[in-house]
Amino acid sequence: MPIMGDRTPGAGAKPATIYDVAARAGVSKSLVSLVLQRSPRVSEQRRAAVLAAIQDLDYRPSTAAVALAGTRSRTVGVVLDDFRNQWFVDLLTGLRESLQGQGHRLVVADRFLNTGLDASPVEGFLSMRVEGIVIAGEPDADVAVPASMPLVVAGGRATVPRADTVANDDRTGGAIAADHLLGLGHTRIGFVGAGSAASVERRTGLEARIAAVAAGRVDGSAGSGSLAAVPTVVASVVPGDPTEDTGVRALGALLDAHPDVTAVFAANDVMALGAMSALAERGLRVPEDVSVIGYDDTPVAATRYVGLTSIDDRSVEIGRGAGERLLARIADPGAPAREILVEPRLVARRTTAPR
Amino acid sequence: MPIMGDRTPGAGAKPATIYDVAARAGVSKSLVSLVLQRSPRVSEQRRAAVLAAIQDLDYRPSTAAVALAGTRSRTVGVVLDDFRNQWFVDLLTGLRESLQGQGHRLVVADRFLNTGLDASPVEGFLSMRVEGIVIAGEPDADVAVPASMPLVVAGGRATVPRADTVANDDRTGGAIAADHLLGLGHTRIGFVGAGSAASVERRTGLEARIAAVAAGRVDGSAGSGSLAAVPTVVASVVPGDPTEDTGVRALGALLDAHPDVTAVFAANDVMALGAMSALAERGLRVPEDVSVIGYDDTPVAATRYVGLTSIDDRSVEIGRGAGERLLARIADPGAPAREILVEPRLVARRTTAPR
DNA sequence: TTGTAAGCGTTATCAA
DNA sequence: TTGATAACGCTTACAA
Repeated sequence: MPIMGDRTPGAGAKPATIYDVAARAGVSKSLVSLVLQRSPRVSEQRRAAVLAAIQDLDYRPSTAAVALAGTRSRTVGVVLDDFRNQWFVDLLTGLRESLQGQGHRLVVADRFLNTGLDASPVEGFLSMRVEGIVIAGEPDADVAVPASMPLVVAGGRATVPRADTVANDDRTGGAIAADHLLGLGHTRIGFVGAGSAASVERRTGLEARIAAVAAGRVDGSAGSGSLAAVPTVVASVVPGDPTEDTGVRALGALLDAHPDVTAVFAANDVMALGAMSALAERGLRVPEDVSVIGYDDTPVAATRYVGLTSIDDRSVEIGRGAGERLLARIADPGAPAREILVEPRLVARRTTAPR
Repeated sequence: MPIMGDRTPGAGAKPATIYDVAARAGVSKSLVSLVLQRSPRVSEQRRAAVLAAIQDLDYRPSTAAVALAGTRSRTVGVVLDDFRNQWFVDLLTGLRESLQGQGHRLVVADRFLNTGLDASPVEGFLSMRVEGIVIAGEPDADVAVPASMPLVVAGGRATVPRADTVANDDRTGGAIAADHLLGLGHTRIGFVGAGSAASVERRTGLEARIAAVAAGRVDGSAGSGSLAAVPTVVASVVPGDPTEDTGVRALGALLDAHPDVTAVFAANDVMALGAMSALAERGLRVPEDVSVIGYDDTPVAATRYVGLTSIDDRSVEIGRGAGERLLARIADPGAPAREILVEPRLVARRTTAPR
């Protein structure tokens, strides 16, 4: 039975306290506390005795007592919009890199984790006396974060002036998609999107880039040769959330109006998946007949089975940046809010091919 | 600026304490505590005064102080193997249903959430004085949970005798897959699996069922007609983790040895994805040439683009059951450990078709 | 280097 | 129904 290291003296007994340790080691509790904090001004002899006592008693400091007695909580709260959105995994990785290294504890909660006990995850964090809060994604309209609480919005737009923001540069991402498709020789390009702010930005980036190339201001052929025709974009945007179904509908509308598009840029990966379903249902092959590129570089896109070309929004970087901003904010609460954009990058896979 | 409900008196000031509330309401702090605990023996007048003071001061009880002074923590810890395994989302839903309703707080951590600060998530939970621990998935061999701590393993096999277990009935799942494929008229059935315990169980269930039908002990044709031939299974198991790549390799080996299989049961959805890639690469269509069924009913399977027929392991149920077992355990620490199996169910989609 | 003692913000136990 | 007052387990001056 591997997981059961049963060193607990009396099973069912109360956990040992710092008093127990002090008594067993024959020292005062302050000395134990110093050892716990790795203070250098403790004699080796005493330290060894304390450590031994800790071992023997299977002692573990009570986080509640530490938090209550200490001056700082060294804890930051992370509010996730929804555990189902996998991008938070990478975001957390980045947050850990920047925060845990500095001795900060991360507490994560999604919108429903402890409803009923706390009114909202933010309420819970405030009760825990966190030193800062990271909101991942678009912040809920109704969560109230006190002005004095250091706050950064990661991966969403700042609806709060005083909050720092670290987000993907959606417009640049759109331009990157444009360059990729133009570089492959496509000149009749479609966009399928929904009503989200990110979708709008990404479309804008795509269109601006293609317009620039069309106007001859930029070389659109990725450095070699020239395009067969002046490139054009047609957009199909349907209202609602950017879901797979939305992608199906948007692509249907696109193809009905413009059957001649040879490449499609979807506002995100799930919409791209929807677009690919719709294409398959119409008997069109990807990428032979139509190239498809998504956005976010989600795990599904990376599967061998799907192999979707996508724009990586670099969530790890966003997380790392958000952590760094938060630390800066905690150190200097008066600093002006900053908005940081992280450069996305192309991940080419099987769904895009030369025209 | 919607998220910023700035009622905090002095931005940057220390949070209000129970003393502040008592002073403002003109009562003792004990009375405030009683109001907080919704005690019925408080006069309406005082209660109103206290509530008003709480509002005015934006007071929130310190969880650290509550935990330290109180007798119970009312908190349970959930150890996730990896945030990338999406099945935890449903598991959490079930856990919330059974635990939060009973006033318990959920704290989740994956293996790396606070490494460096705590040695392991379990260590962290012990420091928090949680009342119980849920381990999601196969427990790590090296995490030590004291024998006195109520513990349930959800969705994995119990490596600890004293731990309760709530898991999917993999063997029945295999039988369900068999019935589905037989019912569609398939008689040459392949299995692709890896070295995991679940894979073994699922294969066993499949083979046992098909053997029973072949022996005439059971009607395998889903109630109508009879099979064209005596059904047979061939298995292709490759060592290692059940990943997409493993699925590719296993299917390759399967088809090399038995090109005539018309249906494949994969040990899980990602392996099924790998199998489908491999089939596509060999020019075989799904489901026209070969039917494919997976296991776990992951979000990818449910996408319209993939549309994978799968066995739903019913994670929500597992989570609910795990929560209930844990509560029972907390209430009666001496109760014998139980192992509960949750019945899986078929989710038919586009990747399986009649022979 | 080590010990003493005063908090930290609650709950809990008594009296009143 | 209310109010003192003692825990709760730790950190942190301040002394020694």
